[in-house]
Amino acid sequence: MVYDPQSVEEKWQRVWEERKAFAAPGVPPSASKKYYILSMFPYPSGRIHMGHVRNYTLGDVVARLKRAQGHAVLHPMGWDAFGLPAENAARLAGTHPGQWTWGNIAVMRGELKRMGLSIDWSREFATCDPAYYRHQQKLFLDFYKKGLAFRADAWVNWDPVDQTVLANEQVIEGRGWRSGAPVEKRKLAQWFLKTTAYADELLDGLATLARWPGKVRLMQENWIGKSQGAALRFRLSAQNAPVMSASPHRRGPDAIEVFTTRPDTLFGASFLALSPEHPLAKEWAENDEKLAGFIRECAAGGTSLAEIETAEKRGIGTGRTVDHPFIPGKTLPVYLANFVLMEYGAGAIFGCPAHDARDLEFARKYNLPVIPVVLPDGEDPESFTIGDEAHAGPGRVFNSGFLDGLTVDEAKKAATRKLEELGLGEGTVQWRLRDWGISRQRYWGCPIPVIHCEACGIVPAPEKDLPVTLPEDADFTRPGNPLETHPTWKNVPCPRCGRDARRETDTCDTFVDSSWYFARFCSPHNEAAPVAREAVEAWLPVDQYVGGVEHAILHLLYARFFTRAMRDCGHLNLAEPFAGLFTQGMVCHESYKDAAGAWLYPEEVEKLPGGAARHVKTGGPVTVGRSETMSKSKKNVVDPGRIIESYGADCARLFMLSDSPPERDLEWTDAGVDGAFRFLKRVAKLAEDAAAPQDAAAPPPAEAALELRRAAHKTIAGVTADLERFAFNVAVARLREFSNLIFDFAAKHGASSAPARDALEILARLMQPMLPHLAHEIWEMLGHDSLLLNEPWPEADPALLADDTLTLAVQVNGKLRATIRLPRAAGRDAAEKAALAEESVRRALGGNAPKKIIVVPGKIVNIVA
RNA sequence: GCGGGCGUGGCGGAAUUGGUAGACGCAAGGGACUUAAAAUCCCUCAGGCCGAAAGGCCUGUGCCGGUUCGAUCCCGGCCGCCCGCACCA
Repeated sequence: MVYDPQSVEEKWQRVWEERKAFAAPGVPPSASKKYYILSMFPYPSGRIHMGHVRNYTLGDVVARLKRAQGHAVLHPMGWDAFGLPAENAARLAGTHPGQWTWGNIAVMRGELKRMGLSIDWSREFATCDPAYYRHQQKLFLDFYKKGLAFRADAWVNWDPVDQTVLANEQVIEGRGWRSGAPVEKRKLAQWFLKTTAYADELLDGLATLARWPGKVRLMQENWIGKSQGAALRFRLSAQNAPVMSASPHRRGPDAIEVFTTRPDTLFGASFLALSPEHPLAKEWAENDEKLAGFIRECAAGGTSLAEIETAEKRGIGTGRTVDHPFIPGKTLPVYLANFVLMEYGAGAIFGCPAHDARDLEFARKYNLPVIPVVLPDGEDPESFTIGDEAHAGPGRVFNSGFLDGLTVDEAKKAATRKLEELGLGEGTVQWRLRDWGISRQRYWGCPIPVIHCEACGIVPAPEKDLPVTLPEDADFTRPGNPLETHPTWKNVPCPRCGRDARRETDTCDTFVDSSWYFARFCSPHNEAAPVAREAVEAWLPVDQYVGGVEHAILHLLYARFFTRAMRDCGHLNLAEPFAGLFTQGMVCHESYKDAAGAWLYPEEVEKLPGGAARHVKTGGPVTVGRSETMSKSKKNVVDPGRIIESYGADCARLFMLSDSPPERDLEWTDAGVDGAFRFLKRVAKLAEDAAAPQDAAAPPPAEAALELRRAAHKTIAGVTADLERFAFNVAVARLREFSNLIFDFAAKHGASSAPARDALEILARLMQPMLPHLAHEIWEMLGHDSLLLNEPWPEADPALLADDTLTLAVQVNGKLRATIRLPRAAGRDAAEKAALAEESVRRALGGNAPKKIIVVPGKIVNIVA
């Protein structure tokens, strides 16, 4: 028989489907034995790519393992179906985004099914379906009632050609990624979700996520960015009064607020700096052409990475001074400075050049005093000076009046206390985290269900009117938001007063859609509410979530926020949606360019011996580039569909799991695929031989049979542990090692002998999560009627895990000199004796008596000479 | 700049976390079968040295040092690569 993956795989996929083998119960029978495994659902972009194959293979291995281990498993799949590409496609092809999206879903569903995933397809949904987004609108209204959704003016990236707001990621070097037009900053009324309401909880919750990668927790921690410090007010000095404002009718504030994390360094302050966007800066500039000019220059400065990195610290004196809060009579000059951000803290800082690198750079440039006030350990207060580097580290405070002698931490507290006594400030916390702007001026998204009425203001859409659906007859040929330009859609009567009003034409950011889909999967067809309480409480949290690291912050933070917001609106009762998280690496491939520098697909390239390559048709030279993440733009992609067609799903899955640890990048190579296929063929051939009628040969020797049995049970223990710790590459290696033993045994004693068949049966069970089709086929060939995936996971027999005879290493002074075989029961004395009896050991000792002998039972004997 | 991670054969990577470094695979080389090729099977495969062979010796987990009977693993200092954040006060 030739191994024919197509027929084998189709056969078993049909059987699984007919028997509804993967349907999860509405509520798991036992809370302790439930397992919710989720891979991040795909955006239906057209066809599946290798990243999907890897992601879903990893998830499926876990799902199948947990099922075999007796859990009620929930393993669903759906579609993150809203998004700009659908709209762009509609614009280009003259179709409707929905048509494009649903078409893609149909294709990709077929491709995923062809992978043989153990998914409960009865729970499938797409976020663009009104049956889904009506519940999202309900959640939005609940959030709005709670004050967790609100509308406010905000600065946004505005693409003047596409007439839409762009996310930060869609602005490349200051230009819209699609139109190429320079992006404008615009202040627009936008909808926000109040993520900052949970800043503390989102931060503290990270500590409970023991089964998340430390890296992701750290990234979120940094993103939330909690800073403990003080808000303090610097009074404008009295002598400023005459110049404060030329207009007698307007008086500015009499103090400038500043946020600092270092109140301990206040005695080292030598200037104040305001952001050029600070309201005071604007006010002062009204009568000061120099200030106005500086502000204009700063505003014109680019915001691209390179520009910020190389931007010189620049500032301009305002002519004003403020009083030092602790030093009577001392004043500090006030500057505008280009490095002070309006978006963070109070938009103003006090500069302490001795202990902050940026302040030092600024002070050196404008000849401001550098006063050290923190003395590093071991430095002499008389001679300590600041050179090119500020001292941001720890030490004792000096030159600082009442703070002298305190440590940095003590001084922070003492200084804050003093500010509070003086009424000049208080301890506060600053967050880097901002509220989440969810408004998008796009058609293909979930409509935000509110109505604007001139008389009543913002009026939520009545719940009985949900869903607020998208109009089918939108015009995509015009620029701008099709909802805005639609002739009638937005015109509705005000639900409150009945007068003419208009619908909100913004739709939700697609990250909103994916912020609660995992909860919807628990009761995907529930009509009364977004989630059925009984189902979410039984299934959530997700026990294992699998996806790419690129979502480490945005999606995973939003989902954590959403879960808390849903909790506080009474939809569920937990804070953390994902108990375990696994972030997989990317799939990479070499990239190729022809002589003209154009990218080439791998199938257009023929590799020549010695590393060179040429064009498969023209024969022209091809430059082989380094291996990098597969991407359409570089054409270094391999279509999973074609691989599955020629090698089968098991082969694609095996390749995905072999060699590279799943958290690391994986390089796709043709040779690797061939290697995986070779293994499958060998195992299939072995199964065929094993299933052949028993010949009359002599039964295998009992000793060899026992050895094979021991190997089988060691493999059970090893593979189980490997799978549970996501070391899938090691599990594969172990299965190959074990199968090599079976091949050897079969060659010597017959493949259809009882020990060989027993071993093969264990191999099939252990293979099942990774190579489900072939495993089922083998199981059937060995004469079983049952479905392998319903069989319990094998248990290792402890009695078979330990050998009777062990091999110990013998070292002399830590160097390996011999190995000895001893009965497991042998004691220290026996081990020492046997070690010293070794010829090579005697030689290494060179006649000297050993000084000391260390015996680690079962492992090693080290003789110190 | 700040934070985090990682350096093991020609390559991907193992090593039950202080106890025989290089499992398993890829590539490569040699051989068998074949008219030939493919497929398949067998052997070699960290480097160096000695030996006809059996075998033996030395070096080796980025570099330097330390702790230890023993270090890929722990500690200190360098070097290199990758990722995240980035004028966050």
